[in-house]
Amino acid sequence: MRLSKNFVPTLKEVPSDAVIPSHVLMIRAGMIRMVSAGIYSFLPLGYKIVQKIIDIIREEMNAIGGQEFHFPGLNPKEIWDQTGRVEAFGDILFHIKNREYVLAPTHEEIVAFHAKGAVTSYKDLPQIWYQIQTKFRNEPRPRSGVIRGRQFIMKDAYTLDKDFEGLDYGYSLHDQAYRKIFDRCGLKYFVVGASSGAMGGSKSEEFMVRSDAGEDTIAYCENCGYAANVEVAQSVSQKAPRHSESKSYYEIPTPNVKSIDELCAFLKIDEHETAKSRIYIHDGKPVLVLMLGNDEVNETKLQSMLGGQVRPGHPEELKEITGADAGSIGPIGFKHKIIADTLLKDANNLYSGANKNDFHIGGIDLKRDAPSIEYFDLRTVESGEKCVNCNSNLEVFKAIELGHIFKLGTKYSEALGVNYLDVNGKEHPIVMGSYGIGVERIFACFIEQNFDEKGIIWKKPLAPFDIHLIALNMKNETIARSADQLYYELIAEGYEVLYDDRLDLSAGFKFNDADLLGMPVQVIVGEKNLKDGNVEVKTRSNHEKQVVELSKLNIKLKEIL
RNA sequence: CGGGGUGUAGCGUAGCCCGGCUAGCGCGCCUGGUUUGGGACCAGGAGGUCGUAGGUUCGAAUCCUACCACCCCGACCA
Repeated sequence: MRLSKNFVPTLKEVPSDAVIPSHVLMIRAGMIRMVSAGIYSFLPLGYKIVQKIIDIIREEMNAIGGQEFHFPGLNPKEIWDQTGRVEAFGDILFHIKNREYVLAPTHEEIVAFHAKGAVTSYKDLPQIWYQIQTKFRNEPRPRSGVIRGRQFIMKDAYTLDKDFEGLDYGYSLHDQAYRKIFDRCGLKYFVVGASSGAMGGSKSEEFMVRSDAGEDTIAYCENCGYAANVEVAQSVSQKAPRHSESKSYYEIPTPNVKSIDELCAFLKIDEHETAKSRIYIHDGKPVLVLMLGNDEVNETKLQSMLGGQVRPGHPEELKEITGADAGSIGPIGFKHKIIADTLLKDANNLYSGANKNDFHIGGIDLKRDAPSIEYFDLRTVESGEKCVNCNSNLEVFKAIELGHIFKLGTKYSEALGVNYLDVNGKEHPIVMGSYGIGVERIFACFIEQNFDEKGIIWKKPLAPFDIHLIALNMKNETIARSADQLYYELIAEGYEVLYDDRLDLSAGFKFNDADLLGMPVQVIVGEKNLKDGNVEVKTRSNHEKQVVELSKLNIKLKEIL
């Protein structure tokens, strides 16, 4: 592809709206342009990368027996009503104004629609159906460029099986395929066991890439590979001690002491001797949640433990319920339900709020003073705590979700009546799994992991071109002729070549563009080397430059690529 | 939806507080010439409803009101 004739609008300056490196570089390299918030066009160079990613995904999906479909983006609303997902998606689902259609954010309904009445015998099963298409979600806040958009390309696959054993197998096929896909794309990723949530017993795994731009927070053990979303992650942490002698409790004046840190400083005690109180409202009733020291309440854990709706109490409510403001609340004299984190189990000689502003209570024995208290794992894991599997240090960081594989079960087949007949002529709902990959996220994550101050550093699998051929002075006829010839020869050798044949640009300009676009190898044709029959070969990843005889160029390229 | 911020030429921005603008600068673009191994130089040139609407004023990019768009933080995230 000749740069002189193709649309690759590179930018020297950093676009003001872009924040994360991949977003900045995708715009600067002329790969994407924003049309509206969360809505992007892929320019030719960027679309070439999208195609490469899709090709890899398609190959691996076909390799496990996947059959590619093309589903409509426009869906009748009715079918979404039947599964109750118009309500479940809420504002995330785009609605068409002048007809009863919605824009599909995913395609379980359509898959079930096609399976219904058509996949009717156990002999028809299993099936793996997939598509690689645009999805629509009315994200309240699109961000990070192409990573969270209102319109995005997703590969989603669905397995149809006669039973859960079949589902297990289909799931494991996808697990393997996903690892191959992300490996081939050259990504550093890890796999997180996600919560089974409301699906109960079903398994779900997320493929994640570590990134500050991520929207999930992950606890990860480098030693044994334990990885979990902090919403469900567990750790080994020091318990509050139970002393042999239990003091009786007593009130302490603590003027202006609000936080645990202030309390510890004021009383010269350790935070392991304190219990922090948080008030939550659960189904309209107050619940006191006691945490050890400065531990944070994990609201996801709390919610799944209590069930129903949970929210933190408002400041006015706290006063009304406890008689004190936040910072002086505690278990002694609290009249409603109390639950506590397991680290506090049976602890004594504790300090906590007195439910009276500017007072705390010491000498609390939870076993004695709050006997009806129940204990649960309610804390949020923090960096440096110990892994529950191997006792190594856990690290907590942000990550981007690239893919998710999920055992759906019979939720959709039951809702839509998608049944098959078994050997005995008995009817059963088809068992489904669903498996997604964000195509743009692979694109963006690769860049997040492979760039330097000059630009992107592609590796061969996703690189839009293998070679960036640079002719330094196209007005010099010898150079122009040699570079043209080289261009055709390299293509004939089977390389994908981006050819900078622009007439007026200075050498530095071309070099910088080449570094920005980031093809794995640059071949530079300039007067200096060409007069001796040489060209320069630069490897983008390590900036290594070598002068190579034209006759030996092909051998050199094979070495690098 | 809450908090903060920004909107001026294709991109990046100055001017806004304290009204006087015929709106400045850099990059890019066009023409001619010189240049060609790390974002060249000279000369000439095109390009703006100053986000939109309304208001205040002799006069508005500048002050006021509403709306819209975009960014960041938070909430939300199947």
